[in-house]
This record gives sequence, structure tokens and C-alpha cells, in this order.
Amino acid sequence: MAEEAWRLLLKVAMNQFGRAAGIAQDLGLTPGHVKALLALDPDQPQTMGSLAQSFSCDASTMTWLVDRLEERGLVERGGLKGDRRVKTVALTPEGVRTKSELEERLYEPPRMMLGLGQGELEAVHKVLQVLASENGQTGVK
Amino acid sequence: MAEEAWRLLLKVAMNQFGRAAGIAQDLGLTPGHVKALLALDPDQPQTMGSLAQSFSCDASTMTWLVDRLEERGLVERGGLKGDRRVKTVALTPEGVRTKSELEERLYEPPRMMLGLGQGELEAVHKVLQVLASENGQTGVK
DNA sequence: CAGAGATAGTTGGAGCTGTCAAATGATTGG
DNA sequence: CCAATCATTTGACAGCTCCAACTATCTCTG
Repeated sequence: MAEEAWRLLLKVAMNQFGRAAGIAQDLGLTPGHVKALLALDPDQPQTMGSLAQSFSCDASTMTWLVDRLEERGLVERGGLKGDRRVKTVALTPEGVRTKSELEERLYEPPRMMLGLGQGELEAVHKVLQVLASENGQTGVK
Repeated sequence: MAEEAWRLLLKVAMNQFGRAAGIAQDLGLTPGHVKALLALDPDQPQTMGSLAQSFSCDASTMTWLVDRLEERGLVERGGLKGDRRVKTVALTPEGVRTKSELEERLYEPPRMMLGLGQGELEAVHKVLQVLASENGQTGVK
């Protein structure tokens, strides 16, 4: 039973991944752009290094990605006072706008979800909370 | 409440996507390979055309992908009796083995899931069934 | 304090995956 | 025979990724 529910969840996950790709395309964003926008907090610039680390990618890859974002006016580089080696990356006003629009569309719940009862929602919510707190580890054996 | 549950679900979905990518890499498979393996039924060869259609990609893209799969010995092309223009794509024994291994690891439920009660599982299952039947459409306006 | 070494980021070069468009070959069916 | 259909080849390009070399800056040590 757990297995069956899990497969369903993966199926939903895959569907949603496809949908997300469509939304990104609508907004003229590549997967890389999306990943970056979601990772950047409007109120809290990050450094190139911390971004590269959280993306588990090479530093030069991050340079490349931020270049692309900067070309589109979504982010801008800044300096960090106290250490002139490090550069910060912050969302521009347009970046903030784009991120909002992206999230708004991404997080819009599906129609079917609105027809669910309170009890069902709570049960699902609880289970998902448990699952979300786990980092992709699997069970048995 | 529906919105919150939905965000959680997306989060879980994203985590799982990352996990799936890791599994694929372990097995030396690219995302394209995975997509193809999951789409191919051991007992039912498909034609190039039908595959391209279900992947929503160009026919030449499918040729390219099947070339890669064939190089790895995961699939083989065959002819269709009655129409020598069309070619079928079928999993090789190694393809079947690889697909099994992939699915086994992909569908292994997370630890946390095994600690859930029967009632919770049923509630989640029901909701997921509803969500899985919907094709990525969203609700309100 | 000077110089050595560490650190942050960039540049340049390369490679792989995935994608399409256009031209081509093979086969079919009217 | 002619037009339509299925698949492949070829050529191009975007997205992402790494590695190695380089620049600027900081920090530690003698």
C-alpha cells in the first residue's frame, strides 16, 4: 500500500515537472534560470560561492549562469564590503517581478485539489510534511 | 490550506526529482535514457513515430535518442511486417534488466512512509489518485 | 612588514545532451 | 507513376557542465 501511494506520488511529481517546464518556457526562462530565481531571496543577496555550493556545481558554472541572468536583467552583481574578492548576487526589481510571477503560477493548486474536504487535506498535509522533511532517502533494507 | 499542501507536494516532487537524477547517474543513464526506458514496455515494441509523438519531439530527435540507447545495448530496432518503412524499438534483455533495476530503486518508498498508519495511507492514496488523474491543469483562473 | 600561500571569482577551451530544420532515401498506396 | 508517409542523415545551435589557467585579494607567518 505504501508502495502504491508512493508510485502515485512520483507520477504526480513527474506531471508537475512537465507543467513547470511549460510555465518556464512561457516566461522565456531556462531550467537554470528557474532554479536560480527560486534560490535567490529578494532581501538577502548571496555570494557566488554560496550559490555554487548550494547548486553543487563548479564555480565557473555559476559564473556562467549568473552571466546569463545578468544579461536578462534578472540579477546584478555587487561587492561585499570587507572582502573585495567576493561578489554578491541580488535580484533586480525585474528579477523580483519575474520570480513572483513564476511562483504564482507554479504554486497555483490544481483544480482537483480545491474539491477536497478539510479532513482529506489535513491528512495529506501531514503526510507530505513528513515526506518533505526527509531528504530523498529511501526505506527498506 | 490547499495551497500549503500543494507547495509541500511540489517540494517533495523536486526532492524526488533530484534523487531520481542521482539514481540515473549511478546506473550510467542520462535523463533521456530514463525517459525512454520508462516508456518502453518489454512486451510491446513501439514504433519510432509513436515514441516521438508520446515524447512530443521531432522524429529526428527520436532517431538520435534511439541511436544512443542502441549503442548501449538497451534497445534494438526491428522491422514491422506489413510495412517496411516503419521500425520498431524493443528493449533488449539488458534493457529489461536495466529498466527493472531503475524502477526498483525509483519506486522504493521512503523510510518515513513505512511508519504511516493505514488510515493515513488510504487518505493520501485517495487524494493522489485524484491528482494523478489530472493532467497538470491548475485551478482557479 | 614582506612574501608565500590560500581563497573568490573569471576566462577560455572543450565536451555531452538534447533540440530542431532541411534534405534524402525507402516504401507504400492510390 | 505520383504523392504521401516513415525514418534517417546532416548541420546547426542552446544549455549546461567541467577543468585548467589566470587575476585580484586576503591572511598568515617569519
